[in-house]
Amino acid sequence: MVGKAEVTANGQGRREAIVQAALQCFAEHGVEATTIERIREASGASTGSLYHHFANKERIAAEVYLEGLRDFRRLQQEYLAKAESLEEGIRALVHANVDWICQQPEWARYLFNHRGVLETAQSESLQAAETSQSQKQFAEWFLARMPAGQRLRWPQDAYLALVVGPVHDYARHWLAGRRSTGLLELREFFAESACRALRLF
Amino acid sequence: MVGKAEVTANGQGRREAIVQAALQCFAEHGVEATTIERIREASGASTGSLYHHFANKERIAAEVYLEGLRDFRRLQQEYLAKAESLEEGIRALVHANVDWICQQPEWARYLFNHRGVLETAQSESLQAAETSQSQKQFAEWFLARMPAGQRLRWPQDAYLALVVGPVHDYARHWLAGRRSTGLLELREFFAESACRALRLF
Amino acid sequence: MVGKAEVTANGQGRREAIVQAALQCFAEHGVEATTIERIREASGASTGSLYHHFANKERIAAEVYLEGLRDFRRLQQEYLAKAESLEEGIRALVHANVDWICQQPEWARYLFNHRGVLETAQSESLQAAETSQSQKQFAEWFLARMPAGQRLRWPQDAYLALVVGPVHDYARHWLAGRRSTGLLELREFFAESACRALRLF
Amino acid sequence: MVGKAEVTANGQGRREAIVQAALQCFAEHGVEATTIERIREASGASTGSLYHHFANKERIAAEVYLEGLRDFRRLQQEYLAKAESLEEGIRALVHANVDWICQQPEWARYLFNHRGVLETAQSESLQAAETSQSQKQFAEWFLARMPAGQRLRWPQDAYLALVVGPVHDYARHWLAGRRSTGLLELREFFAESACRALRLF
DNA sequence: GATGAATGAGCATTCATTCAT
DNA sequence: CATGAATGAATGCTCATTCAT
Repeated sequence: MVGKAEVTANGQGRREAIVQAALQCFAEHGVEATTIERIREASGASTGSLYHHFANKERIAAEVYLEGLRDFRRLQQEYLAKAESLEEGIRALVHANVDWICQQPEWARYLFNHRGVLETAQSESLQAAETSQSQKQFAEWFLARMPAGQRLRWPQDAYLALVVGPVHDYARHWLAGRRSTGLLELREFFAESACRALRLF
Repeated sequence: MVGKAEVTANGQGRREAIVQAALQCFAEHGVEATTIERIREASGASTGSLYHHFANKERIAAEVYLEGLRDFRRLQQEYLAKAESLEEGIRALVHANVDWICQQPEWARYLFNHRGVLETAQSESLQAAETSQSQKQFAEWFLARMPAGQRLRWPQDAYLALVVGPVHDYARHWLAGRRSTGLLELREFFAESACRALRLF
Repeated sequence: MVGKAEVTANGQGRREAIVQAALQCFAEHGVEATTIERIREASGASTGSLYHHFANKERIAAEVYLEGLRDFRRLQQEYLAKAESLEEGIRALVHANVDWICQQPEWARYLFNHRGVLETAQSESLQAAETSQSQKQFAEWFLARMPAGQRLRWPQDAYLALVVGPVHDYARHWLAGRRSTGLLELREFFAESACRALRLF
Repeated sequence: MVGKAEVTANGQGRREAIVQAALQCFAEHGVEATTIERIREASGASTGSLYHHFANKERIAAEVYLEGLRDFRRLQQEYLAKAESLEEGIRALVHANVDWICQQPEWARYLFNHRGVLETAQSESLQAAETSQSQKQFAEWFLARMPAGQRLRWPQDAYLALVVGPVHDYARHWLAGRRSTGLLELREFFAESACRALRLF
């Protein structure tokens, strides 16, 4: 005589618990160094249950990666929604990156260092749809705000690198413990530098 | 009846052959996916010989990493030596990165994705001495040219991220096949953007 | 609001569907290589349903085996019924084997290569009753037609080997793709050779 | 300071010990039911050593199979060498089969029930060369003794089935414990029956 | 310095079977 | 009767490393 809520929790909870446990393990030790046994232990699931829900380790890694991507995108979308001018958009982009990385440092480390899991797993369908969404999200916003008739001289991706490149570069080092100044303290520095690089003033 | 020269040549040749073979393997498949067996096969050495020259796999990976770092540093040093103004220095830095990455794409991919091998191996002594040399190299050059008495508002590393961040960010994507425009075509774009970001004009 | 007829039909249909699906799988890939999952998929039943109808995999394999045996026996019985002389009986036996094997090649391959399933499963009761029926069927027919008072010098099974041995031996190779001449073309050859071996003329 | 003999014994002995141990295991429990662990234990080798000498379990099974085939062929060859007339050849063939099966019953059971291991393993080269040698061996002998100018009406393989089919058929049942009369007692019965089937007198 | 057979802990994955609903 | 999530022991295989010669 168990209530429906608990049933649901057991059912969906299993899968979610696995993703969360794997997330912790991957972020901390990397994908290759994380054994199924550790995920099993951390998630409370049995080996069989793990493989009942996911085809193999790679697919777990991919799922975790995509979940992280979605999480970041949510924040970026939220920030972009508030921006109106081009400059505000650039700032929003930098802020979204800085803030998310500082909020989810382990997550961020995983995303930075394990992009390969998407190519390895055959999650190509999801991949195509999901992966580049972060960029597209911004690209659309950006283009919609471009002075009419003006064409970009260089590929969009090049401008994108100008905006997020410094943040990501610094963040990688910082997350690895190779920078003493916190990323958050450089929030405005990177935002303004990005605007300058894009010649927005 | 072998002359000493040849013995030495064999000895050093063996070691070098191992490094080169490992380089190829690591660059192509990654460190974890590369087995000692593959290095053995590619280098022509025997298992025993491998372990005679290197303590373990990690040390091989570290050695290869450092070798790459030195190679890059040579080019950067060369470029910096020709620069005189601050702006020329920034440009030299961007150019050195772009050019080396384009000349040694597999090498570059290895350095980008396997920094961990330095921390893992106990090559801390070498590490401290070698790793940050690239940055220090530039930092010294940079500071020597700063207007006297002027202090940096932000950490040097933050400025460094402004200069190389966009290049590295774009290069990572490009090396992974996710960018169609070649890095080389964006050489001047990144150089000028870097100057702008640093407010050099 | 389902009528009893339909319920029964579903029930028996389910069981039959499982047997048929298992038959296909076993014939194609062998018993050990066939997973319950594959049978489940091929039969449309759920795992639980499978185990509701059969105690375990072995029992499914045994059931399928016996079903094949019965099928063959039907044909043999039919052929024997038409034979009157001893020679016609021998010919009927050879013809029944050749024809059934050619009609049900996968079935035949399964029966040839998986006799073990009968011993493994605890279907000993069925086994004793069913297994040797083919031989007994013929033995009875045979003895009933022997000249009165004459005793066989050798065990019945030895004579049986003379009759079906060549057919089975050739059939095994042919079913495995190691013989180019079809078994059917050798129908009369084997029938006459059997008579000759038995010294029937 | 170990003598060379022991060194050799250790070296070649390992591989041979593995084959012998596997032979026992496979003959007794079948290939699929035999675990690597059991072979390891029985051979005294370590897991790694097993895989150092053989690519995988299948290759061990194939090697064991071929070894058995060679053993049988040796006996058959020996018997054939003594035969002069056609009839003596047929008898030699039957005798060789009966005798070898009785001498090596477990071996024989393995060969009867695991031909598949040759197709599964990629020992195609060996396979082509080795497998059909037994038949070819006899075929050559046989054809060399045929009355000049006489052609066979049926494929050679069909005649072969006449000779060895009954023996093999009976042997399979006997080896499985389903026949009480020993195969050896039927030695002459099968030999004479074969001659009769071939119309040799 | 070189060789390569030997080691064995460790890992991802499979699969028959159970059982709560 | 049906369902399918859960179980977990068992297995084949990998691979960095050692060491006797």
